Amino acid sequence: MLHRLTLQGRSCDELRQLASERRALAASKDGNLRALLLNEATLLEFYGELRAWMDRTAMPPSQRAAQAIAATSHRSSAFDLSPILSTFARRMGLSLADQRSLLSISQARNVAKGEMIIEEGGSSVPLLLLCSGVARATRTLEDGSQQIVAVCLPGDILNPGDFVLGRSGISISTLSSALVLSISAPELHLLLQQQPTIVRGLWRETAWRASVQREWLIWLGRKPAEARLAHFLCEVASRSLTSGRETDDFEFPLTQRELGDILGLSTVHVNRVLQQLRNSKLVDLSRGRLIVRDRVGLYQAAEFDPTYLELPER
Amino acid sequence: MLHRLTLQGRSCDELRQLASERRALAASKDGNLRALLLNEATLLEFYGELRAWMDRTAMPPSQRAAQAIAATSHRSSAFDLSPILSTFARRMGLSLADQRSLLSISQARNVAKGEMIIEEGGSSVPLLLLCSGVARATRTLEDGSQQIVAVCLPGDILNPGDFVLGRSGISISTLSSALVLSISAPELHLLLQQQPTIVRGLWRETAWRASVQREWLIWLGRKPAEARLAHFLCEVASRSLTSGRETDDFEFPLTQRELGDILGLSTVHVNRVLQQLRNSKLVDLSRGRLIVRDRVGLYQAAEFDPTYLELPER
DNA sequence: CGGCCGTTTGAGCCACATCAACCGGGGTGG
DNA sequence: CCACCCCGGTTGATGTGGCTCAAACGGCCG
Repeated sequence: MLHRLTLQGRSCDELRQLASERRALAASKDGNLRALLLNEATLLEFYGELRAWMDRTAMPPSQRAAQAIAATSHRSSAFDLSPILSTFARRMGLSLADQRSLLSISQARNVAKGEMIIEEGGSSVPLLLLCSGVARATRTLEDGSQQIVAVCLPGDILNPGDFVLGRSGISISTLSSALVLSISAPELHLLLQQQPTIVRGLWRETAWRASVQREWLIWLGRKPAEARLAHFLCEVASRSLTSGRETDDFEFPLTQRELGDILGLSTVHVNRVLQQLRNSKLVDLSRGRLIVRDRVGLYQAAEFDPTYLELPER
Repeated sequence: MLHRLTLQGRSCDELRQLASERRALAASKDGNLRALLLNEATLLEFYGELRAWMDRTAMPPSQRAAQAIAATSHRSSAFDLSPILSTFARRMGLSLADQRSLLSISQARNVAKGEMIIEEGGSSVPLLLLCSGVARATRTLEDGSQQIVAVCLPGDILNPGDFVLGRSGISISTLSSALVLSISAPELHLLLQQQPTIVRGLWRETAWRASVQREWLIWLGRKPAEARLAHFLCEVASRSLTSGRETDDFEFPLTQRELGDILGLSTVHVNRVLQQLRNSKLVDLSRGRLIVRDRVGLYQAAEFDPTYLELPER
């Protein structure tokens, strides 16, 4: 009943128009049909965004990303390009031309919640950019316990160091449905030869990630459970803010088990500490939403200083 | 009674000759005089090394490093260039020309044991290469406790990410007397513009460091004290091996307090765990030496897999 | 010789783990 | 439509790894 849309050749406005039609239609339905319609709408919006951005930066629109999206069509997640672009510009310090080149050779791919994106130990892995959704990098130990070593938000590069190391030391999987852009290693290699300035951007992103990891190391080694959790929440809230929204209310699809795997704690203990934070009116965390009630108090409890997340302008 | 030597313009062999004369002389003395003579000898040897290496790679010898060394003259530590060169070639994948350029603009500096090299929060920090000795990167928390987030061995870059981030997020100090080469940020900036291939080498080193940190994260989060300690010792032993020597007997100038600050444990507990490892005949650690008695057993106790330390050839 | 630093040992305690049970909601199959 | 289940969250009881406090020991240096 839903015929496949042709995306190519449509103008940005046309695409937005189509998207809002889908949304309107969705409002009158429910269940799976509604979900499908909404998904199509977000895809259309994504393509519209991409198109608009490429027009803005005066480039003949690349069909690659669009094609890939048309192919994987159903099941996508809410989306816009701004987190990725903001990372390109602010954190990696890339020129518009470099941003454009990266996007133009990237393939888009929808990933379902809980799906594995790359396996530990793989070699010649593509560079992966997270457009929407949340992902984690995990190591599983022999006894079955897990440690999450990174949480990626929209705009983050999932594996910034893998390309130079020539392998991935860790598995990455999604915590929500997500849209991922991927650039194959050979193609990236070529691009970096043509535009060597991009190398420095990737280096910067790798270093940024390392400095985030360093903070994790510090609280894992030296802080008690409550401060650990508070610090992690501060980090997530702070990173979410800089990548867009302005509220103190975030989507936060982590279970308590996953929080435990981040903080090196048991699920039970995470639960108790979470209640302490709730009771002291610092944060509220339930049903996949994180609400910061007292930002200053939370920062204090965590000894959180956000400067490590910021980069000086170049 | 010891006149200052002129170093410039001497050939490599001449320098080595002078060094061995000093050593011979030292044998007949003792106390401070002997120490001074030995120090001069090691400096002469260093300069000879540098000279030899530059001759080998067909470059007009840069006077910079040599001058700096002559200036700081007294108090140096045993030294050779091979660890740094091995890192340049193997871990960073630099061409001979790139290696030469880096060395030629670096300033050498002797650092005493326990001395601070860079303070947390500084900006525009130089790139620092550790030639000899051991160093650590530390964060001190408000309550006075410390967490060591990295241990650097000869050949390591102390702060691979700082240059792109434009600041140092951490303080670095020595654990033994050390020889450090430093390259100021502006000069490095210039060099990277002329020889952009070096950027990728630094990116690689940054990524390598991040993957070491990741392992720390994993044992801090999920492993009990004994496995943590074992894993750390494995890492150090493994890294020491690849950067030169062939024995299972290493210089290891860490106190139990410092081990605790690495592993997130108290001194007392480090002591007890260390005894467990001793009793099970895996390692022996005393008086600044680490002796691996049963490498295989130690690897098993730690679930240690050294692949994360190695890099595939390019 | 005394003082200092690093190591060692013991006693008691607490943060956090483990085990086990129950709750509540959303999805599924009959 | 209900019954069921499964998963995530919550709660309690109990165990323990690692901490803290305190004191003694041994080597090194002035």
